[in-house]
Amino acid sequence: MTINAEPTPFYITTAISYPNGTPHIGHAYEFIAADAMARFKRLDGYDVFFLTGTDEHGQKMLQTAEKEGISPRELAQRNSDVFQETQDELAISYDRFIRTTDADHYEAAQAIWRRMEANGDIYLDKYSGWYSVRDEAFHSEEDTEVREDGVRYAKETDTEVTWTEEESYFFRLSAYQDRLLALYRDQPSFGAPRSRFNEVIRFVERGLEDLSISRTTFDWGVPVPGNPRHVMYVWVDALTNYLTGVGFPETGSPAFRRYWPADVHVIGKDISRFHAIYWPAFLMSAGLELPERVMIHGHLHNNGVKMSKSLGNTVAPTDWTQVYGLDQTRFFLLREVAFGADGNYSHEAIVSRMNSDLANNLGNLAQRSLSMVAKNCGASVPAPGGHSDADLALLGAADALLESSRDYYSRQEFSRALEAAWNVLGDANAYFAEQQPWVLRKTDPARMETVLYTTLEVVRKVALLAQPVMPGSAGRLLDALGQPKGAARSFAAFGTPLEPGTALPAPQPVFPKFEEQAG
RNA sequence: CGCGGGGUGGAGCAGUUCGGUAGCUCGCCGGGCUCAUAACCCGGAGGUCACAGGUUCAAAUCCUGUCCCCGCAACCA
Repeated sequence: MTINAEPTPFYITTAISYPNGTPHIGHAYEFIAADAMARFKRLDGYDVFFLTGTDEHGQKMLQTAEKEGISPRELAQRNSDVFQETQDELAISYDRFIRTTDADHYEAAQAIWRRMEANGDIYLDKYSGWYSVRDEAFHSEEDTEVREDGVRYAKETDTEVTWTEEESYFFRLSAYQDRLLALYRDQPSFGAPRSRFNEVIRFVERGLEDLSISRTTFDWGVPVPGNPRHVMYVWVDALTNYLTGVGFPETGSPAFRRYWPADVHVIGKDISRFHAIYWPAFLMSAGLELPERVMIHGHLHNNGVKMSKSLGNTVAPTDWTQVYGLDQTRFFLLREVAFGADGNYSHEAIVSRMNSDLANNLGNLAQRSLSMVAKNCGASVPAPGGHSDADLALLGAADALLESSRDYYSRQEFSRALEAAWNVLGDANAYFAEQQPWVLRKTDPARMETVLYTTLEVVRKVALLAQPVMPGSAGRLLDALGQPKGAARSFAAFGTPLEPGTALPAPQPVFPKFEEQAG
C-alpha cells in the first residue's frame, strides 16, 4: 500500500423523499441500502460523500398544505424534519441532508436551467391536451372517452376533462435519444439491475418526446430564470439536488471537482425513467459529466400485498426497529431481498432471520467460543499453535470474504455479500462441532487454544464485514474481541490477525432472540 | 401480435449470461453433542424446474408456440 495515498472519492446518493406524508419501510429500505454502501466504502478507505434529503416542491405538496390549512413551506419543514429524524433513528450516516428549499439549491437549479437554455435545448411553447381539473392532470386522448351524457371523461379516474392549453417551457429530450442509446450501449453498468435497465432502454428506443419542464398554474417551486410566471417542473429541480449537494454551480469548487460525477444514485423502480433518461439528458445538455451508475431497487410487499396508504398496510420504520431492533431490521432488509428485485416481508420472515442468522449462527458462535476463552484462556485471546488443514480451510474461506464482498458491494448485491459471509459462519459452526474444543480442553489444551483462536478470527472477520449493515451489533462483537475503535476496525485491518494475550471483556450475548408473546 | 419481468420440493428464493447428474433458508422426520442464546453438528423424506413441441450425446438453462401472474404505457415521488 502506498503511503500518503490520496483516498479515492466515492459519491453516493439516495433519491430525495417527497415529504407530503411520513416515511414508511420502503423509504427506510433505500436509506439503509445506500447507508450500508457508504459505510462499506468508508471502511474500505474511500473518501465518501453521502447525500440524502427531501424534495419539497410541486403541486402535491401545495395541495396537501392547503388541505391542512398551512403553507407549503410549513408543511415541508414539518415533514422534512420527520424524514431527517427517521434517518437519524435508522443510523443513516449521511454527510448532508439536502432540502430543495435550501438557498443554494435554488441557485443550482437555476444554473442548470440556464446551461440547458444556453445550449439551445429549452423553448417556450404551449402544452395542450385533455385536462382534468379534479386530477389537476392531463390525460392522453386515448385515455379519455365521451360518455352517454355527451361529456368527455378520463377513463382511469372518471373525472371530466376539458381541452386546455397552457404555456410551458419544453426541454428538447427528443434530441437526446441517440446519445442516450449510445450511453446505454457504451456503459452497460449505467443502469442496474439489467432487467429494469432493459425496460428503460426499450422505452427510449420507442422514441422520446420533448418534456414540459415548467408550470404556470401554481407557484410552489423554483422560479424559471427570466420568467418568474413559471416555476420549474419538480423533476428538473429535484434531480439537480445531486449537483447542489457537492457545490454546484461552483464547478471549480473543491467539493465539486472531487465528488462529481456521482458514483451511484440509489433509487426505486418507480423513478427509474427520471434518473436513467431525463437526468443524463439534462446533464449532457448542461455540459456536465454523467453519474457512473443508477441502481434501481424494487419495492417491498407486505405479506405479498403491495403497500399502499389506501389499504392501510404501510409500516413505519419505527414499528420494526422498536419490536425487532435496528440492526435486525437493517440486516433483514438487506439479507432477505435481492437488491433490485421486489421483495416480501412478514413477521415470520423477520423473526426467522433474526433468530436463525443472527442469534443462532452468528451470536451463538461468538458466545460459545468467547465463553470458552473466558473460562479456559484467562479471559484473553489464546495463542494459536500450528494450524491443521481444517483450520487453514476455514481461515481461507473467511479471508476470501473481503474480496467477494467488495465485488458484491460494487454491484450493490448486498444479499449475496451477506449470504457468502453466513456460509462461512456455517462452516465455522461445523468446524467447532467437529473439533470439539470442550473435549480438547482435557486432552490437548494447546490444540483447544488453536481451535478457539481460529474461531475468534472468523468471528472477527465477519464482524468487520458486517459493520456496514449492523454498525451497533458488529461494533459490540468487536468490543468482545478486544478490538479498539478506529483503525483496527477498518478493512485495512482485515488481514491483521488477533493479537494473542489481548484481554477480553466478559462475553455478553449480542443478538437477542425474538420470543413471541404468549397469547 | 405495445414494452419489460416472472412461473423451480410445504413456504420463500438461487441457479438460466458461457447447456453437463436440481441447490439454499425455513419447516418436517431420525440421530449426535453438551462449549454455547433449548443453541450447534450429521443424516433423511419431499421437485417430471407452468405446459407442449424442437435442437443436442446432454436443457431449469438454447429455439418455437401456448397458458397464467406482475409492473409500465410519459408530465406521476
